[in-house]
Amino acid sequence: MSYEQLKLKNQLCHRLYMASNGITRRYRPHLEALDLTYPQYVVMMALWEQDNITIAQLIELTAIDGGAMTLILKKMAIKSLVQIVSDENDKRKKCIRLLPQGVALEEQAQHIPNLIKCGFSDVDEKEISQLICLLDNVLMKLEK
Amino acid sequence: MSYEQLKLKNQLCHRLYMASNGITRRYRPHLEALDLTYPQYVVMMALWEQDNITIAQLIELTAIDGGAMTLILKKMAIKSLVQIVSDENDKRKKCIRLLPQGVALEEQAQHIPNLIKCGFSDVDEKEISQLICLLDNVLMKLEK
DNA sequence: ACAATTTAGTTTGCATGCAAACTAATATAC
DNA sequence: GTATATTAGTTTGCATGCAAACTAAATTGT
Repeated sequence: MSYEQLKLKNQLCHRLYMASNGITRRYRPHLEALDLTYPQYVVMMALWEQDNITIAQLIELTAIDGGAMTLILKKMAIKSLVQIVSDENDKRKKCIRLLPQGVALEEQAQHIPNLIKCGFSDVDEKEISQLICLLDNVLMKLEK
Repeated sequence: MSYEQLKLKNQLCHRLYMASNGITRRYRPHLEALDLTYPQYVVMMALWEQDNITIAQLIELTAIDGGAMTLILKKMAIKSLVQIVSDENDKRKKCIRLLPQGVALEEQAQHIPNLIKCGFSDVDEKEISQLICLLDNVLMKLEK
């Protein structure tokens, strides 16, 4: 029968799947140089922007799964990038704080976004903005 | 320091990550009803479009990792959705053929795309086309 | 105050995504 | 023709993504 709506070329989801994996693949060599996995890099970006926040806040900001987050933070703590501190007022909560090495890493990471863009030299900056805008639109609906 | 280019809100990759995971999440309940995982669904879509193709072709069409593909196909074979047939001419190759149950599943799957769209009722159809177009543009650069 | 509920994280089990090493079979080079 | 290189899949080890069950601690309701 071959329904038109089931063809791969008509699936937004499949494009997102390929684009997401594809871009992450692009980051990998650069992140490897910093000894970071992609999710770890996302956590670091969140912390560079706002340090000393709870795990719940980190999950909210990064959209990384809670179960995965526990392991990710453990590994980052082992590498002395962050420190996991129990909250004295609310003992359920744990705050994540950048350690000196984690702070210092931002200096090295600052060039990564530009390195990625270089691989897209012929993709218009305007198209990227447009793409981001449309994705934000989709993301809003998804949150519901 | 907090470099502007490292802020999460400026990362296309993070939006793609969230959008891809978010949409897949939306599919999950519908796919569960068909006893399919998301990658299995993608493989089925590829096969409904073109049956009896090699694993390499399937990997090309779906962009699913080869290592994962082996396992995915094994599970699909156990469920009697497909049959894995060695090529007589080139014994390295294996062809994947839909079995009756796999063929029949298309009938039930045909409604899924529409069910997903219903969750996005207020996202303009035109915006989706635009998004797809921009993503294809990015995907082309990524292939290089 | 005390039970029931909610919240914050962790753990578990399963299914990928990915790189790298490996096997088997075919194609090339000389 | 035989050694070398390439191709098609598989296997392995590690790092998530995800749902569900679980623990501990704080909050609510009465």
